[in-house]
Amino acid sequence: MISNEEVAKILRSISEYLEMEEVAFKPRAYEKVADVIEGLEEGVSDIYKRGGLKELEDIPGVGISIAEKIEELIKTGRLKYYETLKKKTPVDVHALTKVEGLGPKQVLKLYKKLKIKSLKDLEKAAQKGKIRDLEGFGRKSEENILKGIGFLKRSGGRFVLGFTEPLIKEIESRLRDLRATEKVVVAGSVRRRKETIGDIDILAIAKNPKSVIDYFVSMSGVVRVYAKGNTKGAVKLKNGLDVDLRVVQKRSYGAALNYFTGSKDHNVALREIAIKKGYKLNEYGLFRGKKQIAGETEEGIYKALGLDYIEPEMRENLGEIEAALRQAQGKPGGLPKLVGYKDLKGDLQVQTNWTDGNASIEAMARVAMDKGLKYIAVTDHTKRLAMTNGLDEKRIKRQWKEIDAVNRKLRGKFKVLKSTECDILKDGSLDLPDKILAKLDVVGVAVHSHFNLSYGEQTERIKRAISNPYVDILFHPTGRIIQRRDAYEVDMEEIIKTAKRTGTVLEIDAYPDRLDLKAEYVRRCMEVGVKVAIDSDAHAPQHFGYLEYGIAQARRGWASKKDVINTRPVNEMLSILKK
DNA sequence: GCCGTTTTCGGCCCGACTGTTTTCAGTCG
Repeated sequence: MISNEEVAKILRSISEYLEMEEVAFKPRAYEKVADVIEGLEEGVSDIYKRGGLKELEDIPGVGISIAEKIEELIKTGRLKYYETLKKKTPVDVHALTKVEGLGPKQVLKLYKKLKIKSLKDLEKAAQKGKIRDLEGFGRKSEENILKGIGFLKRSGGRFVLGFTEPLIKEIESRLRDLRATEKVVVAGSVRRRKETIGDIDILAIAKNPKSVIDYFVSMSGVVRVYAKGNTKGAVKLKNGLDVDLRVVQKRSYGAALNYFTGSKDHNVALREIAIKKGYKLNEYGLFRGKKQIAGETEEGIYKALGLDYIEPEMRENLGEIEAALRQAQGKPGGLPKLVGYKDLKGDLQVQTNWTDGNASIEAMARVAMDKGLKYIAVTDHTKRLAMTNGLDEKRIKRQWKEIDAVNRKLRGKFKVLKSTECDILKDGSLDLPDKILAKLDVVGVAVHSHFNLSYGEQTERIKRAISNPYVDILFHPTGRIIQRRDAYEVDMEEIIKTAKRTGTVLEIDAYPDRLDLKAEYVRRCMEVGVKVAIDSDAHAPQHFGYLEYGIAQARRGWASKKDVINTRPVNEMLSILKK
């Protein structure tokens, strides 16, 4: 069965091939559908099963032609049209355009002049200095290509958690559905809710371990079996992800879970404490001599070591063990009570079809309401971001009328707040005048241009923006995009201090490849006393699900409920913003 | 190739930046 991810990848490649050939408009059509399909919660195969071509055509952006192509992919796993395009220009566009700054047109030029087909070819050519002399390229572009490849390599082999989790959950539930398994849980960096994961570690309790391992190594999607034993299996999936499965006995479950959750540093520190107490800790339990004194549960192990229980998100040996010790001893400086996965009452960054979102204000509000939220802030882009059809003064005023109408319709059961993702201009001034900002319920600001300012200039620019008395929240404060773009040069310590002084809230953008602020900055905010907001940055209804990753990030930064402004009811939340 | 409270044809957001040029193509968002 073909996954949405695979379908999206093929459609995106088609878009890139067509763009190479300078076909008009079609590339956008394919790209759009690729985006939509990636974001779908239901598999295209299931949609097709339910209602055939008709049902596929109901996917936004899909017409008869693309529906038929998806049908062909579902039925045969292949697509003739795609293969024809590939034959015509046999280059790995998908991989090559992942290099920042390289698009389809340049890829075509590189193929025509230098026969570059793959990332490897590209790297070789750049290293040999062959690219700088090509027409349209230069020394600088060659440098950037090498930098881009280096970046891809550094992030290579790791997967963004939020984008990989549907697959992880599917494997988990397949194993859970086996009659032989009593318990199945994903450990490792997935359980610690890291931003990216290198592999998946799954732990199971089962009566008949062998049968579980047998199933595991032969399930669909496995392209390679590294190991297959009585209690352990290890495989590679076709998307490149490695998965390990360990089957353990019930009495060792807690110890195994602790051991396989990590982090390694955290485990080493725990084992040292065990040794000092005359114990031994391994994946089978906590032992005094040969006698197991804990191991069935994680809680039992921490307790026996004289520690308070430590949440997985904190297990990085960054002070949590010392804090857990103080906590257990009733001393100050203990563990924070982390914000919970069900604590959010609102979402303060939501885009709608007024700009680059794909759903109406009302549609977004209703989905948020279904997810259990009580309010959202509509934060469409401003005019400087022309590509998104950003709002100017006139259009934002028109938007307010629609928001008022939606609020009337929702009759107080849910509140839509008037807000903005106002562009921070190069000099730190804002893309909307103060008199407009003054009328908004919440004002969010963000950097979307001039990423390359010097450290000093960028810092001053953002400081100026958040010093505006109407600005409440700084969205995605460092601008990094995981595996694609580094944060811009900015003195975050200075920004955090300015936020403290001005009462500005810093955002944790929950979009899976943003997660901006990083956990270390969240923690710094907690130390300084700066409040944060956890926002989905939703551009489509299904994106509200991403809030979970923002909460995880907050937890990794030791944030508790009171530190996150949108855990509060709407009026209380508004009352702690700048006046 | 898709889409439609200016519908079934004729549009299809658009400005800034970069690096290459010497007026612009390609990329990004």
